[in-house]
Amino acid sequence: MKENQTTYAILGLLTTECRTGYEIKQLIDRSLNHFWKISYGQIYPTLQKLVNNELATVNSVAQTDKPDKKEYVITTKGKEVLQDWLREPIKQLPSERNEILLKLFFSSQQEKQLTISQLKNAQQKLTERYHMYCGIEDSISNSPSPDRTYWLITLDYGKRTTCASIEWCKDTINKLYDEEAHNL
Amino acid sequence: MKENQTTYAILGLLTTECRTGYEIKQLIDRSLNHFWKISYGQIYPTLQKLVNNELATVNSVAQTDKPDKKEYVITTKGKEVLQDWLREPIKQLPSERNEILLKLFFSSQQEKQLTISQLKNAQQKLTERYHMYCGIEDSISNSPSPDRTYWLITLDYGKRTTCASIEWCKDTINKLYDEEAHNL
DNA sequence: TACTCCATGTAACCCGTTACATGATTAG
DNA sequence: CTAATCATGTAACGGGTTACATGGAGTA
Repeated sequence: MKENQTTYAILGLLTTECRTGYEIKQLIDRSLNHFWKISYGQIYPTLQKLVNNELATVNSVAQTDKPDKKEYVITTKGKEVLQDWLREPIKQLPSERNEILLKLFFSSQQEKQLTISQLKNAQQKLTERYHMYCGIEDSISNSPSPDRTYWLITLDYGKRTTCASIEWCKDTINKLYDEEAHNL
Repeated sequence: MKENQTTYAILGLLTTECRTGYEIKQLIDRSLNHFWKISYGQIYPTLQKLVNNELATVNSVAQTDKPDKKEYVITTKGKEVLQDWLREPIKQLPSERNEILLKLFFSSQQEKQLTISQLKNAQQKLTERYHMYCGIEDSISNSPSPDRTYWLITLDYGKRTTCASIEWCKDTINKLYDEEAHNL
């Protein structure tokens, strides 16, 4: 059986309080979203796959006040597989596609003023993101989950790299302004 | 015509000295790789697409000392399309999938010592990456391209965020050590 | 009545990587 | 002779998003 990392993400989420595909999606959107987005189109088939490979079990639960649901529980084998994966050294560092950098790479093709507004826009978006992280941080801090410590560490990462990006925006904007002034 | 960002990347590269698919691939590997990787499987079909949409023209060039090649030249329409795209506000901030954070998110499932070695490994890989950036920086600094200034700015971004990540690794490792010591 | 939340699922499509296929020229 | 560099391409596959389909229960 070959599993991609998203499979492990979903397997890992079964070690939290999450029991259903719906709950998994909610937790992802609340706490994992900043470094691993997953859509329903992956969640439900993957849960099925986990059951097929005996890494989890399902059972349907009838509810009176809400639609019925399927509860998934990680098996002993599932936990072992998860731990094996956790122990494996990381294969690749994040190397994301970065739209801002791509545009900047070709910015000699446009006026400096336009590049500067582009950067200001990016800086603003980054600042919003920073505040969002602070919000998520608060909500996790108030949750009683035993994973809380580690979850906060992932947020710390997001905050720090975002901070660095914002600083870079600021400095780059100033640099371009200086060059502009120098040419006049 | 709907174009994805990779199409614009290749269109943009036609504004540099690059004229052939092969040269484009080389420049990507040397200078763009840290934020936008592109494989031959995309380059050649995309070049064809650019020609079909009249954003570039081709002509075959016979060479005696080397295999024949196809030279692509960006058209006026192509430059306009590129500039329109450059002017458009960025749609999304980078939100990469991060393997380190994913593992860390579930690290309450394993011993702290294992998590610490995972982080040390990550820190080392990040440090290597930092040195690689410095290397690319040197090679770009010595190139006479008019795009040099902007290319260096993209590298500055890489260096800064990598630095922030390394700091985060260090601090996190220390934090986990402290917790470990506290429990003993 | 309409909207939101709960809940599960699939099919079409897009994007991108990998592996394969081909072949000329030059240097060791 | 062999490896490396130059050079172009495609087919298969995998992963992921989006849109669609369905439908109950509660609330404004």
